[in-house]
Amino acid sequence: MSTVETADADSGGSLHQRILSDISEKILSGAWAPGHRIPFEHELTTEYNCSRMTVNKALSQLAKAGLIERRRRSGSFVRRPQSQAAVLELHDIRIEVEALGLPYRYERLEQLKRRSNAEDRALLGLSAAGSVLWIEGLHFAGQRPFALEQRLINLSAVPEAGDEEFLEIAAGPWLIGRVPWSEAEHRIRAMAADKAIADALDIDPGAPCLVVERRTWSAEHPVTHVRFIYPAESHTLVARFTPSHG
Amino acid sequence: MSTVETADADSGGSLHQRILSDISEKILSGAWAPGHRIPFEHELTTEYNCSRMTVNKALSQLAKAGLIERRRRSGSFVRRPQSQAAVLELHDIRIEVEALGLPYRYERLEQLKRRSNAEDRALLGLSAAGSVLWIEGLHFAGQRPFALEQRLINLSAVPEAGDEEFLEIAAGPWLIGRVPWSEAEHRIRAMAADKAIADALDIDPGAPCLVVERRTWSAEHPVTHVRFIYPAESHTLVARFTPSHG
DNA sequence: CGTTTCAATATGTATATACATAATCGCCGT
DNA sequence: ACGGCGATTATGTATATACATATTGAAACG
Repeated sequence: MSTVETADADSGGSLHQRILSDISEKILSGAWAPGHRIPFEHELTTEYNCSRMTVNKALSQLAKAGLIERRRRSGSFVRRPQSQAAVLELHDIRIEVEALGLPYRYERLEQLKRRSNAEDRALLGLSAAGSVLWIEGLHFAGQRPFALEQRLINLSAVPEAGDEEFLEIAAGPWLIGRVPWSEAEHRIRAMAADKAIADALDIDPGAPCLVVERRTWSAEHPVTHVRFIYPAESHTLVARFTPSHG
Repeated sequence: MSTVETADADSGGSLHQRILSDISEKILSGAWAPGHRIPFEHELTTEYNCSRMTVNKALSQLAKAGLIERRRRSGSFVRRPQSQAAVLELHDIRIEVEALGLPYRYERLEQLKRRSNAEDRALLGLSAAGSVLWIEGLHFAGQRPFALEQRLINLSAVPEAGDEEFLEIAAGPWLIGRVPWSEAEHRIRAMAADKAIADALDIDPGAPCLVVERRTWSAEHPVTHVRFIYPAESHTLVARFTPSHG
């Protein structure tokens, strides 16, 4: 009955991708509740008019992603969802520094408007080329470098930024209030300082650093990618959570 | 001529699983640095004496896990570390490891019941003395240490934990489900590995590590303090969120 | 000299097929 | 009724094969 030509979400072009997305749509929308047995491979085979390997690839991925559970001889079943989201609060660096009782200062090191290259697009999550603004600057706590900031701004999303000179105020505070962000993603990792970073932060090359990268979107449009590099001694991130409902 | 019969790690029985785990071992150990081109599919085909589909399955999974990047006509390359480590949620290391497609294992190193000293009380946020349980253990991804765990449990809050032997399951999963946590706090920082940590994680002393500390409360009572130490190469925390949590 | 075209190449996807493995159902004998 | 055992079934893994697609490098061309 339910043939497939009408499928709306073509999320990757490939057939197994579409099978996967069709099924996860059913699960995430609640149409197929936890415990529901999804069609057997051979049924999907005839429904999508494809080979079992193709169906198997989709179902295997769903199983690995934890959306379904597969049992030999019995079939595949929708699993109970079990993720626990949490909120991470990251402070503005000025506030962090001032909370330490130290005078805050920002100093721009470099600023450059250019056409986005492949790496820029990867960082921002852009598919097409366009103008970007690259800024590097240093946050000081007293006399001491507190964090190095490397920022990329998508000028297609925020053209006004192209006319600004971020000499003594960082682009972060400027962006907030001008561009309402709808989503953000943080990546946090440790890294050994290379020579350039060590020089900027006045630490030894090879010393451990905390790296926080943040990507921000405003209504699906990538706005900015920023990387903060902290000397390990100077920084600890604090994130507070309260549990969410299961 | 490097045939495979000598391979040590038989991680899942299936061939593509072993290929996957062999390669990720090379990457996580640093033997194949970021940017390194891994063998072509047809080369692995002859090395493992199997079909291209089998190799392809392993490499596709590695690509989906984010360990490698595949480029048509050019080959497959080790990506900069960003072990697609789920969302910064309840920090279950088993899930992180399995998301990489690697077999997970936990091994207890040390366990000790004692009366809390001043440092214990500071870590847990206790005002009065009492019994605590100290546990140190290692989380493995395949053959490789993935994270070192140092945990302190407040036995006044969770007396049953005193009768447990956390030999092959970490205390984290055990605590969840037994003790409903009401609040948690994370501290994230970078650190250079000292000798003991370097030994445990099989990395060089002084190498940068990511340290995630988590304190958990249940109805105002401190429950546990845990410290996870990751080699920098193997880990990136990812936290994603939206501003107004409807 | 720059541009266009084309063939080579590695990956991406899909096929039909085969056999292994685990779990279940139902038959059977005691 | 009961327990065991084989047949059935769905998934798990692997194969050889085929063609699509993206990208590179080099040859051909204006």
